[in-house]
Amino acid sequence: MRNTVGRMNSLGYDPTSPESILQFAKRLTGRTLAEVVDMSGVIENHHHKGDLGSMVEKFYFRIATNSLSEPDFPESGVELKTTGVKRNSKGEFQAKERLVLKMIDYVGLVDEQWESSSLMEKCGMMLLLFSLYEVDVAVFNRRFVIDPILFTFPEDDLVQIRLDWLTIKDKIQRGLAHELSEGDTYYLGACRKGSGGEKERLRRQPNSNVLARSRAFALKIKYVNKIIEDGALRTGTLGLTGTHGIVDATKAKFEPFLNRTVDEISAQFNFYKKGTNDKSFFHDLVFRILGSGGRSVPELDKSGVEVKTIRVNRDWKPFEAMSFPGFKYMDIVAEDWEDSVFHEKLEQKFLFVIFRDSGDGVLRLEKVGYWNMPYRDREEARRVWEETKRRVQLDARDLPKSSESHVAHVRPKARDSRDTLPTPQGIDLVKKCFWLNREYVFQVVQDL
DNA sequence: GCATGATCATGC
DNA sequence: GCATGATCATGC
Repeated sequence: MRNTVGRMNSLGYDPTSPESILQFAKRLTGRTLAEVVDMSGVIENHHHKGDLGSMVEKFYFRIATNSLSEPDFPESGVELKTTGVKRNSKGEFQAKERLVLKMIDYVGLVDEQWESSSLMEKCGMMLLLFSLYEVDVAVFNRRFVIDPILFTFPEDDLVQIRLDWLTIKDKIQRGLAHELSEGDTYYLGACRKGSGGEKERLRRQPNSNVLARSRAFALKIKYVNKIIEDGALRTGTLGLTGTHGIVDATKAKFEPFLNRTVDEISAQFNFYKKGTNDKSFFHDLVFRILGSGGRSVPELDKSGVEVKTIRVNRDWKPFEAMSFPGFKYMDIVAEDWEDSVFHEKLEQKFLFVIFRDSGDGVLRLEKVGYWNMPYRDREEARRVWEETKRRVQLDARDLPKSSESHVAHVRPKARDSRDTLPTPQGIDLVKKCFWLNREYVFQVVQDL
């Protein structure tokens, strides 16, 4: 470490040095706050989510708590953030939720410039601490299970974050703060903040008399996952630069292949259908177009964009409905909509790639577009999900059909009919998943 | 022709 | 071994 001894405070870190603050934070790894400092007598409000962050600031770093536009360590420009992690099915740590950066001040934001934005002033450099989320465990008893990260945004990510910031600002400027949605943007989202209940205080917004829910700038959960996976973030592969963000970069990748036949594209990449039943061929071919050898592009992973290929006929009518990940009967009855995979997927953005058969049996790449589900349709999907949950409890053999909703239905998704899961009725039934109706996808494709 | 049930190749 | 991203098959 550099010679900063002269500036060390009595606790043993130098508040003017980000590196020193990081080293001091690393002493927390593997421990809980209560194991490191005396937390006896501090039991109030232990269910309050934001509390661990302010407790770490107050009891560990002994800095004054502030929620103003300055970073927590103003002399070094470091903002401290604690966030929850959980283990996924493979046992790896992943973000429990999005990382909230800063409340959005609707009135003040419209006068800000990106270069001097209060968001970047506060969160340009962040010290991230990760604690293992456990229900009913007081936050100061939650363990910091992985090393803290001193995080600054990679250059190419800032290209997109700036565009996201501008998108949010623009919507507010147009008096549409009440219509903000996380699906509007890619890395940086405007997430709902506050109870959401009756107590929630609605906020004034510029250029409209409609009151808006309070929202905060937040990094999408997928983005936080990448930070956890990589320790920091590798740069992407799409080539984001200047004002050329994810939308422009992907558009440029597809441009040379528009109106070309699948066979031509296939030949160009020397990437062919493996057999007559290679059902992921179109999807995998799209990733070749995007410059990936597999099924992953860093920028799309980080923004939670999901690539879906849709084959349509001459009239743009999809050949099939659109499937989503399978669910477990025994899980869904214990789950809330907000925590469900289907809900998570429908909040994300989709990159639809349309292959059209113009009548001669030859498929051509004809249209590409980003889409996220409008609020009212998500509410309808929610209704179908709730109805599914209800009927799984009642009789899992009878689940919502496509005739029961214009948006979604439930149908098998399994290896074969012997690929089953247990139900609350004690019988095993073939695995199923949620599907977006063919007719609904048809509407979406037309409006794209 | 559509809704619904059945199933496949692949990557991790 | 299983989830994923789909497509195939069949009966009405």
